[in-house]
Amino acid sequence: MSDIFQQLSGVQRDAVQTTEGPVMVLAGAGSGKTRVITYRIANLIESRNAAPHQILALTFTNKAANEMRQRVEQLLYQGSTRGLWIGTFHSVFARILRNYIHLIGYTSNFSIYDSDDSKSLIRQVMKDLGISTDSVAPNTVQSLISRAKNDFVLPAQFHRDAADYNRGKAAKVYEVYTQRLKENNALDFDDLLLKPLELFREVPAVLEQLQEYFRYILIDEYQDTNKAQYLVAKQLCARHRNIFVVGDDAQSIYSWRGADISNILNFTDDYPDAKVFKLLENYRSTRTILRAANGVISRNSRQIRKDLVSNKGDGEPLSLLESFNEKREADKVGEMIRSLKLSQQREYRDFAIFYRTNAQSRVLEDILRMHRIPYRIFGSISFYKRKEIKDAIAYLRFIQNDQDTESLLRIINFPPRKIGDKSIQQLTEYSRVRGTSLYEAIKVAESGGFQARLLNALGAFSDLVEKLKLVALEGSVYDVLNSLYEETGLLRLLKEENTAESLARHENLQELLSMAREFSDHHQGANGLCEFMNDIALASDREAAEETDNYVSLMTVHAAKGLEFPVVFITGLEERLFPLNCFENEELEEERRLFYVAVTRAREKLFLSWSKSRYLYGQPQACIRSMFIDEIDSDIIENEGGSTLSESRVPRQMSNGRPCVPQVPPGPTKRPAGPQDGLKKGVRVQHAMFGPGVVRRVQGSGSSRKVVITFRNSGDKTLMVEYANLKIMP
DNA sequence: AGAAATCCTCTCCGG
DNA sequence: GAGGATTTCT
Repeated sequence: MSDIFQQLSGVQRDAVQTTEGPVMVLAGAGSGKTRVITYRIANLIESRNAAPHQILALTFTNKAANEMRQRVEQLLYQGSTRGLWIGTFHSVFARILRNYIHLIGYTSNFSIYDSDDSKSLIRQVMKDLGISTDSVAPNTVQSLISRAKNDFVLPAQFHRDAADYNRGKAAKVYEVYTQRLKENNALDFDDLLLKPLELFREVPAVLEQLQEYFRYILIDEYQDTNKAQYLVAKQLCARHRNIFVVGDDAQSIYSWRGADISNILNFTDDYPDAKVFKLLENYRSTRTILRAANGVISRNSRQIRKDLVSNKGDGEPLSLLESFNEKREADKVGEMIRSLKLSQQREYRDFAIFYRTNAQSRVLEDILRMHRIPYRIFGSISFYKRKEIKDAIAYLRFIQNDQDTESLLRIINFPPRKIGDKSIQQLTEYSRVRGTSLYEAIKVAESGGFQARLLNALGAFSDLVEKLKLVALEGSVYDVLNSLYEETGLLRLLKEENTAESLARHENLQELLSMAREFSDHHQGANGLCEFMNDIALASDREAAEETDNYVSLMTVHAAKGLEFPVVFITGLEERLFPLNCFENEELEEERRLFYVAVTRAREKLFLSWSKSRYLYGQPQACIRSMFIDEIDSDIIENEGGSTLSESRVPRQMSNGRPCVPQVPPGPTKRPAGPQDGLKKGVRVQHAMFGPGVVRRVQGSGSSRKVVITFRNSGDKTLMVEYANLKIMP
């Protein structure tokens, strides 16, 4: 181990060796953050300061957790991390809750709802409360509730604070939604962070036990923690006070899910005796790439100023790719990968292609396939979000937890078994009257005076469920899933349908089965199904068995955090895409941090790519190139002709009739608020010809955005926002 | 009851 | 250009 320390810089070594007391490491991009965490864990284990199970390491992605565990094993020996608590906040606390949740009125076989499940439950609740989805969008309600949970605001408090119409409605929904979750014995993602706090408050003995148990706590990406995570960590470390956090304020990109930068900024207020280390030396990127990164991030006003220093050479300039449309863009990227592979003897694994939104991956995928370039998409439309997989999982969930009415509703008539909406309504009513779960009601439906035909169908269904429950009791996850397919005919039906789509679904179900088999081979134990469901609910991406590990990586910029690649393409660098529509300066600053993250992933070569037109919502849209491109010194960017931008400066592309600013003044760039930004239903406007009116609806976006307006004097008109030159009246 | 067709909205990032 | 809700057809 002492030899291993030789591989660390002085500051890194100090951070690793300061094992006792609170420590914060401010780690710039590429400064060896992961290295510090893994060495620290290895050191704690090796020096016998702590047994692996006394160490709790929290990350934000499963990928990061797996990687860290592997690296510690490499540093020490195979099996050295046995017992080590390492994982995402969500997965670690799901595990802990399985042990203790009975103390706060749930049972340990609780279901975990993903955001789609929770959205449909919210819809349901809104319906029951008679809140029209026209007056408040379920999405809005969902995000308000989620945000409240992340901020550790419970329904009663939320209700008191509800200041506007939306919040007032959301408060009601929040209350009933919470109740329904409990009736279903289910937790949503946010509950995985919230319930531990409730548990600690209501049963302090559990907290004390865990405080004693976890002697060392490490948290990665601390700048992305929200209030609930902050509180959990703070409480858990209160006994031993060995809390070690690593983060970088410049890479904070999750404020939309409640991440609070002040957690990292105020760390030393909570722990005045904390040791703080700063890692500013970058071991990853060329000096040119860092110059670009520093130049961009320095335009943000809210930040801890720090310039990263490279210990590498200048390297190549950045390259700008300009394309006619997104297909051509993908083509250029493909061609470039081809040519660099030949001219520089690169491997496919050296390349990564980033994009702002998942929707952009499709074109890239198609084109790479045409070019016969092997690729892998990370965290795309998850395997687990596919309909057939969700159906199978709903069955598994329900077998495990028959209070889970959401799952029950999903499977009760799938595959079709003659239990239609009407019947379900009646049964629901029946269960309400009896004060039982829906499934209880189904089991005693004989005494409910239902039609014989329905009773038959219900009997067959509950027989099926009970049979599968028995299998679950005795057998492995694999056995359960196997008999599930067998008994329901899920696989058979898809095969018989024999369309390309149904066969693909068939294959997905087979894939799930082989995952279950693999899981069953490794986990022999009574709680197999629970653990399998845990893994599945919290996995963002499936770890597919790879035939080869030599492929181009495709992912969103968010997914790229923490990773690095020799050659990086950032695509879709257009206004309103990257940066995405943002109306406030704070949002723009977050987009800029996101861009900073993207830039700093590159080790040797960075391509910036934008397209003059792109399909959005099914229609081609003219695009303006991203302001971020202009925030980089033009003399380190080369265009396709080989000259730098500063040499070949020509008036910028005009599109949308909006002239582009050729050179951006230094200092924070402000986004001009478009004249059409405040347009929405109910807003009063003034038109040069038609006079005053009220917006009825807004449709489309970008340059095809239209509004329907009722004018006082001329009635309803549909106008193109772009040309209408509307004035918004107060 | 259930499949098929149609209309509609909403459109980011993820555990 | 997908998913949900709603309507229409068998």
